[in-house]
Amino acid sequence: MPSENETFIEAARRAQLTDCAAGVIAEVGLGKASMARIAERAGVSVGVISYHFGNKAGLIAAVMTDAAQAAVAMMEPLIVAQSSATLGLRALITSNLEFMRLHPERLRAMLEIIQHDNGLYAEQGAQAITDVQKVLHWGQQTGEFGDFDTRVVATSIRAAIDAVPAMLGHVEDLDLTAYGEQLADLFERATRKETR
Amino acid sequence: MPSENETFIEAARRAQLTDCAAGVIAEVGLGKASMARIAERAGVSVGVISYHFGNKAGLIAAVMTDAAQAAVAMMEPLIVAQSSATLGLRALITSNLEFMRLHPERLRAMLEIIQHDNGLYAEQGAQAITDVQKVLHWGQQTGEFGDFDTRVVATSIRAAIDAVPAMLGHVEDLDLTAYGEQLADLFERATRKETR
Amino acid sequence: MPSENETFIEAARRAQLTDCAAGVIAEVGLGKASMARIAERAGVSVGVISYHFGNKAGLIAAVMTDAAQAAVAMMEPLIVAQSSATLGLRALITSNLEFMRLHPERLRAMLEIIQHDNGLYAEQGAQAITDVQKVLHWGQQTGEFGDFDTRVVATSIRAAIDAVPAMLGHVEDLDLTAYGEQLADLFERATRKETR
Amino acid sequence: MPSENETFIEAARRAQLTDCAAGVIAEVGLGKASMARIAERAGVSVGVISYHFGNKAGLIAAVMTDAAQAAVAMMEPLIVAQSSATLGLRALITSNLEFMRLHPERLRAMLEIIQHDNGLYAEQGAQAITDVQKVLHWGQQTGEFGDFDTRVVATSIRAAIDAVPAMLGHVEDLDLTAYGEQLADLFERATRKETR
DNA sequence: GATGAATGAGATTTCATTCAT
DNA sequence: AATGAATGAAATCTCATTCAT
Repeated sequence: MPSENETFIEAARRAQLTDCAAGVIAEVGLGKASMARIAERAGVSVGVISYHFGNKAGLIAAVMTDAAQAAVAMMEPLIVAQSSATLGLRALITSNLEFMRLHPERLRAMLEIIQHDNGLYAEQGAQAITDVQKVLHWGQQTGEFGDFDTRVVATSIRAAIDAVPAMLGHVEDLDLTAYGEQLADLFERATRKETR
Repeated sequence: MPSENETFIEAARRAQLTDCAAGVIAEVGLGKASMARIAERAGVSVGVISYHFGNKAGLIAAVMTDAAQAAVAMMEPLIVAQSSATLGLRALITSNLEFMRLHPERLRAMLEIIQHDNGLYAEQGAQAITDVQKVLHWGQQTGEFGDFDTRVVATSIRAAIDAVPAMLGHVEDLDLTAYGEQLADLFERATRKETR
Repeated sequence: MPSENETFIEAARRAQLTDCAAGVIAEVGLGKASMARIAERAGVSVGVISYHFGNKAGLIAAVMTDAAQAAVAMMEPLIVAQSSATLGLRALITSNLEFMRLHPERLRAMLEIIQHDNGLYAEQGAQAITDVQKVLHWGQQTGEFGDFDTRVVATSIRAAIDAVPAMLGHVEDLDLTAYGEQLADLFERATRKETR
Repeated sequence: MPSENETFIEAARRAQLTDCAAGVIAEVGLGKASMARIAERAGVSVGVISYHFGNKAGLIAAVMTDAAQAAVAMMEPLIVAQSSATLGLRALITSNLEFMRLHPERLRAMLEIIQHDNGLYAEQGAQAITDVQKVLHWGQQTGEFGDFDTRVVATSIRAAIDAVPAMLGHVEDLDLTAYGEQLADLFERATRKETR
């Protein structure tokens, strides 16, 4: 029996568990997401989670890592491929919403985790804001954007994007693509240099 | 002993407890805010809380009600007194930040509660968005504002405002008044009718 | 209702719990002495222990403190009242065995705790040896005792005394008073100055 | 594949595992010595231990047997070779300390096991005391030793010896050979017939 | 012979709630 | 009105043991 097979099984189990964990966290919130509930959804015993991830913190970290990697992998190429900061900012917003459409549970879980454990994952949240700031600086240097405080605007853009998942539970048939275009229009108006 | 005195003591006790609860929730988060911790800060026994509020949910509801009433009482007059929707939106944003400056604990507690119990206080969150939407409709009817989806913009405005308390823990010496002006400028650009 | 009464109830409960804990530890060993088992013997819920002692470590510490205080209170006056180091050493040994006879569970529990958590209560064990060393120094200065390494002899005396509780479970009708005399004789021969 | 080879491999595996188990037990105590920890130190899977020893109790028993056999093999010849009980007792003590110097982990593990499982290995402890008693009877019959209770003295000698390993963790550079001489002197004085 | 994934029991700890005084 | 002792449930973590491969 090849060791790759062993690793494959291991990886599959880990993926299954992080998926289930993300699902439960997205559904009931991090506070109510007990290991028993996650294990029950995965159809395994609670000990399995400790076995694979050490403890609950390890599982949470794995959920974060998975989601963050998937999000970056999808979004970053779309953003850097744009020919202007204006298009870059639009791509940042719409690709975020697109990721949300394809992986709603992962994203909700990620936000839950960031919002809850303010101490541990604060850096991840700060990094996400910094990423937005980079695009804003880009546009200010090319003259596309006006002269605003990038921290305030970047924080607001992230907040506006991150507010969407909370609506998914309440609003039926939310068109995320259309929502993304509206958001992109909104912040295009808010950031472009005012001609006069 | 007159019954008014009773009521007065009763009200004072309730106010003391909701204040302490808000303080603890703002400090350690709703998840770690145990009844014992709240009672300890208030210098009373845990039973007192159950006595006055029935159970923890009752206390949380009281914290929400108090904070929301205080916020509305401060902000609403400032908003409706404005002579234009543009100024009204600015007043909404800056008065929000002003409330945050004067009552940081109450506001943080309120946001914690809304974010945690997704099912229970969703209506309060929806109401807060609707309140913003009213101002936006006002501006669209007067022709001050452009033709955008008010739900998207209102949600973004609330999200941008509500993102601020989380920064208070990390950023030192955050000038909330200046931050409010920046936010108001941002959404003024984003909402005004585009002249061409 | 006077507060002393409250304190009295509290103290009585604490004493009951430390007694039960000492009993369980003496019976099944510290490793198997779960809080559930202790609570069961006390006829209370497990939460009561946490309520009174914070956590298991707090309970263990209380057991140690109680036993150590009782032991010192009984033994120290008997030792210092002696007119010579030879009689002092004998009093130290026999009063130890006497305490063992009157409080076998407390003593066994104390030894279990010292032997197990080598890190935490090592100082208590070291102190007990130092106490013996003091008597040995006393005798060396008066010329009653020979010129031996007091650390070796003190450690051996303590070990010989502390080995007794383990026998209580196996040997029936062990006469602790007679045992104490034998031990005292043994170490009197081992310590006295050799006259030739 | 010859069966002797099987047996040889089998024996080597068992020896490796008992050594690792003794090492872990000596280091962290029997309570914290989990199968996983022992398997990790041996560089094998946990299942191997169950395979070879049935269960944890079987492994512990093997550790005991190995250590006890090694101790007897080293000490017994040295004791019985002596020409007098006085020298025999000295040899018993010093060879014990010598074994401790050469195999500190095995001895610590053995003591840990005896102290913990009061019921199971009590006989081993009793046997060790009986072995000392034999030497004491020898000396009483030859007239070298006085007329004391051999059980009390034998228990004390064993306790004095067994107290040494606990010091190894706390005292730096403990000279076990010198300690052994001091101990031997101590119990020579305590046991010899008093001339008058 | 060996692996390591999985189980299930047991232990501690936290906490909202209840209730006699 | 208030106290605080007590309960019982829920959650996490550890670990010996089992078993399919």
